[in-house]
Amino acid sequence: MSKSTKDQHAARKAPRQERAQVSLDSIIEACKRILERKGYSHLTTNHIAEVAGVSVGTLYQYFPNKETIVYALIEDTVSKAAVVLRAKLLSIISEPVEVIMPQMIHLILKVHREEEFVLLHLSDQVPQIEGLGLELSTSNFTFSSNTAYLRQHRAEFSVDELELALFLMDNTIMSNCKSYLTKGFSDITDDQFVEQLSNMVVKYLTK
Amino acid sequence: MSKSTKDQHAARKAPRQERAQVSLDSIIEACKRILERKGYSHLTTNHIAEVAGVSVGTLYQYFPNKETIVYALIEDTVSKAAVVLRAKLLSIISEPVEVIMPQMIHLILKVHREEEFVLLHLSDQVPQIEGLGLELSTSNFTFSSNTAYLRQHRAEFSVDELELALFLMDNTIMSNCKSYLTKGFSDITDDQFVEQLSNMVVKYLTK
Amino acid sequence: MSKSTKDQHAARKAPRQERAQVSLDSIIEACKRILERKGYSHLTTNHIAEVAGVSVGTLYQYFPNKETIVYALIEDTVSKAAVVLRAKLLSIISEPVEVIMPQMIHLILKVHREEEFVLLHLSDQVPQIEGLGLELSTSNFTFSSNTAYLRQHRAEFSVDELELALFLMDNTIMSNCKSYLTKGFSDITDDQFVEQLSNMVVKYLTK
Amino acid sequence: MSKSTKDQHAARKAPRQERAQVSLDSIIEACKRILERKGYSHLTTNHIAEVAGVSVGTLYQYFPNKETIVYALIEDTVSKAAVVLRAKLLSIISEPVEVIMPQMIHLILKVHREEEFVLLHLSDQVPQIEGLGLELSTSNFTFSSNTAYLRQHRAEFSVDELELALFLMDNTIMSNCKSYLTKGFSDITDDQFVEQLSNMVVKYLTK
DNA sequence: TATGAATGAGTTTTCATTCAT
DNA sequence: AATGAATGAAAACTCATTCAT
Repeated sequence: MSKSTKDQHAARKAPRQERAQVSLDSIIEACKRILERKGYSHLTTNHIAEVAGVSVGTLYQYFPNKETIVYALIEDTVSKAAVVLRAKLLSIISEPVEVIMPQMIHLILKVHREEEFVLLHLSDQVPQIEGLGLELSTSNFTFSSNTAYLRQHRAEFSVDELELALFLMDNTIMSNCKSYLTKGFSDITDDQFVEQLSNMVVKYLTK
Repeated sequence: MSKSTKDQHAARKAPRQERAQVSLDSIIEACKRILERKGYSHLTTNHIAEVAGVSVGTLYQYFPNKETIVYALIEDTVSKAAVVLRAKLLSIISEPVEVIMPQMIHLILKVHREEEFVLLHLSDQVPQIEGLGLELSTSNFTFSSNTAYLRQHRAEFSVDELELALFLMDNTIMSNCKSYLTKGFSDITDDQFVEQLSNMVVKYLTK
Repeated sequence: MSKSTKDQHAARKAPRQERAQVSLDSIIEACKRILERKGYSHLTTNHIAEVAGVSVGTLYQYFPNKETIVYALIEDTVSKAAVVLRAKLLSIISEPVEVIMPQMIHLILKVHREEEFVLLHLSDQVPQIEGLGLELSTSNFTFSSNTAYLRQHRAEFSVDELELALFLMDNTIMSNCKSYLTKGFSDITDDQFVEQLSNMVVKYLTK
Repeated sequence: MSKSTKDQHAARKAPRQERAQVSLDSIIEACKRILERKGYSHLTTNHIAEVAGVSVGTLYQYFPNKETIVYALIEDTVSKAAVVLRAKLLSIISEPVEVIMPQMIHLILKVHREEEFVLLHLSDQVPQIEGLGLELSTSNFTFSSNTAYLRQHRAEFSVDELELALFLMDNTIMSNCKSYLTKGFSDITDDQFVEQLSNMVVKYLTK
């Protein structure tokens, strides 16, 4: 799974034997489990190793330090989510914006709910590792990063500063989705939320 | 031992004497300085005390634990910013939304730039203290929290779900401002940004 | 005791309260005990602290790392020995070289025997700390470093290259004393050894 | 576990095949390279294996533990040096002492310079392996160990205690050569140094 | 024979917090 | 109120060595 992910951040050592891959996966999995149950402040390398069923030494064979493990977890999760979102976008890309938007937002909610912990709550627990930007979560989902999308819909857009407009769109969608899920409204349905958010963005872009 | 000190947040002891206030201020100031220069991971109580020019003992006279100091710093900064924003809002509250909005967004940018570190970067460094949400930063600025605003402009709003609409508005404004400042666009002016963001929100609210 | 020693090597924190001095001394003492009984490879900071009857934290309050403690031990011991040797040299400095030499060598042997462990065996156990010259042991004893000695006896010396001659003298005396003590001859008496060594050096110097 | 592996020193397994000899050599060579560049404290078996281009497993096929590798390095170097010195001594053994001495000292300097790191600096880095004296370096060069030398020159020597005299001679020559090279005088030539040292020893021996 | 993944005891070091003075 | 020495649990990380393949 984690073979083809970017390895800029993490000097994750590539495993050559299969049991190595098993170790590596179980470490990331253990990391996630502990994070969910105890929180970042209780995450220790010894504990991860223990839960993963490997020795600390093994852990350090694959990850130079604790942060790297958390990063790997985030990276893996975000990458998978991004794949799902991109696939969806491609499949409906010829539709008009007002059709695309609600569907994508619905999917964004779904995807975030499935990995609620990593995608919604983890970033609050992990202090940004110094000197290493964590632009993962948001930027990987974005519409704007998907140039195909741009090419197809430019005609519909009324705004001038395309770059800025797309920035606002991405940001607005992602941050509102996250806040909505985090806040946990009880008296508002997903449909209502999606309609309104979609509404706001589409109105902005198209007229 | 350090695990059993929860829910004492904000248990800042009220200083009775003048020199006490001086100590208190210098502690918060020292905390901020260290955070800016070295980052959260280098923030130690001993170091804070040293920079503040007091002894650790004194520090613990005023703050029950390290987190409380950071909280005090955030609280102070956020409160001051909120005061500025509320004052401005009140002063132009009778104007139409499309007049209010750009002015407020400009001010939000200004206020964030003045306390860039605390308002923009600190939250990335401080792992959310367990069990206590840090909803300070955003929620205190919001329009929606300002009921006066609501009362005056309800008529202009076309949307139905007022609660939801206001949530979206707040969130959209704040998160886009923060991202804009953090991202540091070089080819986009404040005016352009403010116009677009304002545009998006006003359009959404008013028709 | 350790107040006035050079503190170039060691960021030994100066103790302000008296109990601090007690802690400091007991740490160095504990270090010596462990070194004598178990050897350098069994010297751990936790063990030192335990034997010293203080906490590790206290130990690290005074010494930035393990090496520094060993250095402090060596420094203290060498300094004391140097004081004894210099005093003796001064007291007999007007005697001719062939009188001075045997007496000094005898004293060098005595002094080394009294602190046999630190002065003879410790340097073999402590890997030279990288980047920090440990010129202590030898250079502090030297005749040549004692300029008073030079001034008084220059006339007696037949050699030309005074600097070189004194280097050879120092080195020859110290290294032979150490080897003699380390090797532990059983069939040779101190007097024999001292006579021969003294002989060699005096002959060389005086023609 | 790592404590119970004593007294296996020099248990270097004899290589039977040619590629085995290659591995063995490359291990020792790698050990030397790391020692020179990083120092003893950075010498790890895993690193040696890596630099040598073999696996740790292979390394442990030839050497029972880390120390043994360092020993092998020293032994090899010292042996080779000793061969050179003995050959020279034999070739000039019928000359009078005052002819032999300067030539031998010159050669000792040369030989040490050629393997400066191992012969001069390594002993400072490697903490004496417990329980096994490292008398290699010095003792193997010595004149006195060369009984042929003794037999031929006994007549010239004026000193009584021959054993002691030879001990002093050896020690004086070796330790002064090492100090001279280590100290790195800038204003003294080899010739001056050799003349003086030779002078001292010859005078002593011959009356 | 060679490989390299796995081990885990053992070290150093940090730092929030306490408390005697 | 202030001081600062002392505490010690707790964490990260290392590395010689083993052993299944």
